[in-house]
Amino acid sequence: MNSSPKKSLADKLKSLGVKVGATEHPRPKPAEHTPIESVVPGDYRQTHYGETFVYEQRYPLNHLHGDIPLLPTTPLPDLLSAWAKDERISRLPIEKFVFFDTETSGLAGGTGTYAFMVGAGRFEGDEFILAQFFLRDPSEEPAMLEALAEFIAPCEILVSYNGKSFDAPLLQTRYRLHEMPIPFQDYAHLDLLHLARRLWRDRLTSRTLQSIEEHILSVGRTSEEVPGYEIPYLYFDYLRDKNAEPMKGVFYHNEIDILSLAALLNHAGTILADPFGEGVNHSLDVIAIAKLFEDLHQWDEAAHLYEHGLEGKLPQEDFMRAVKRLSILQRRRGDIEEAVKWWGRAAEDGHIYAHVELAKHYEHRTKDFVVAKEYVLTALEMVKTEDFPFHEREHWLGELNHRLERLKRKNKSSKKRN
DNA sequence: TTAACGCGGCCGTCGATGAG
DNA sequence: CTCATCGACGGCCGCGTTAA
Repeated sequence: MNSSPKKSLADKLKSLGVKVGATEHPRPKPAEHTPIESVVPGDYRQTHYGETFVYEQRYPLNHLHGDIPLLPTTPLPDLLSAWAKDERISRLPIEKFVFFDTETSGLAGGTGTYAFMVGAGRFEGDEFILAQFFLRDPSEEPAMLEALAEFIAPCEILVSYNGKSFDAPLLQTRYRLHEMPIPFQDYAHLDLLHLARRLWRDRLTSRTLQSIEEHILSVGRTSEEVPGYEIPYLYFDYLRDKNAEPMKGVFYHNEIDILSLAALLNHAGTILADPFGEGVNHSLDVIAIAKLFEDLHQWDEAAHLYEHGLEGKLPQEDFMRAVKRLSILQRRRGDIEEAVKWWGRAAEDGHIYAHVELAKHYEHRTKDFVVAKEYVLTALEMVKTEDFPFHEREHWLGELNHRLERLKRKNKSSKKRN
């Protein structure tokens, strides 16, 4: 064999592909001190509490986020402010809205959690200004809070995603802790999470902001994206070794969240302002909007929307739920004929409540006791089948038998009279 | 005339669910 | 010991109708 007797042990190992010696290993990194300004092109802002880091970006008003422009194309409808219970939402111009989102040291509430980054966006002139405030060190918190207060000062309306239960209370706690005035104290607060739930609860399996982006706004996040649950750890790592490099992904995550808030408000405003229009592509969305009108006592509009939605394609379960709501709505509106029509449709489908409603109708309104009894008997048949849910059966049996007894009496006495 | 009944509005409760 | 909000649901109450 050719193996040379002169080769050192290290050489032999090397030729076998084994790495030997300290110099072959990646150097254990000493603190790199990559500062934040070499990661994102931000600058520093002076406050009464010292300086704070802020990264400001400006977008033109026609900037598209996914499919949707940032600037609302239509005025926000009264329906939206009625739902959010604050007139300012449909009255004030878009410049009065501030879209905000925090990145925090964790999800747990209480005083232990703080925001190390706050992103805020607002319209000014022909631009959308996005400002991202960042704590190079937790001691800069008062300075950041003051800079944030200054940024949102021209506004009167907060727009957030779950900010009512998370971001706003958290920031409030931090302002109080530093004995600073709370800058959004008497602002209106439009929390788009709850609107998204109402609009897409049945169409999407998840209503996280990311899911809304993907399925409603057609926004794709790039490889820069970091998952939300990693964010606190990334920040703790930064605090330990002062390498800001991983913060780039956090800035990106926060930026997309803010842009999505603006785009989502625009989209929601558009479909609520014109629910019959082309912007509404899914019958499930029409039904959801109908429900919104119904809850806000706009019954005529709600009825038209239910009918419009029921014309389209719907999963059977959602179709029947909408039929139930529409039939009860029509009864409330006094359109008994329409109500009876939809109860008939639901009764065909074996829904007990529809049989009960029809029995009520024929007993009390048209006095047709024979027909009423028919519906009660049919319903009793269905309830008595063995695959009928046990707890429901008991409830309906009581109700139906009660009706049946009364109808028997009424039948007798009306026969006597004849 | 009255007692019983059915209806519908209202309110409290419960379980889910997003936020990092 | 998060918390705002929603839909579904059940109980309660006041009103109008009707059988006796």
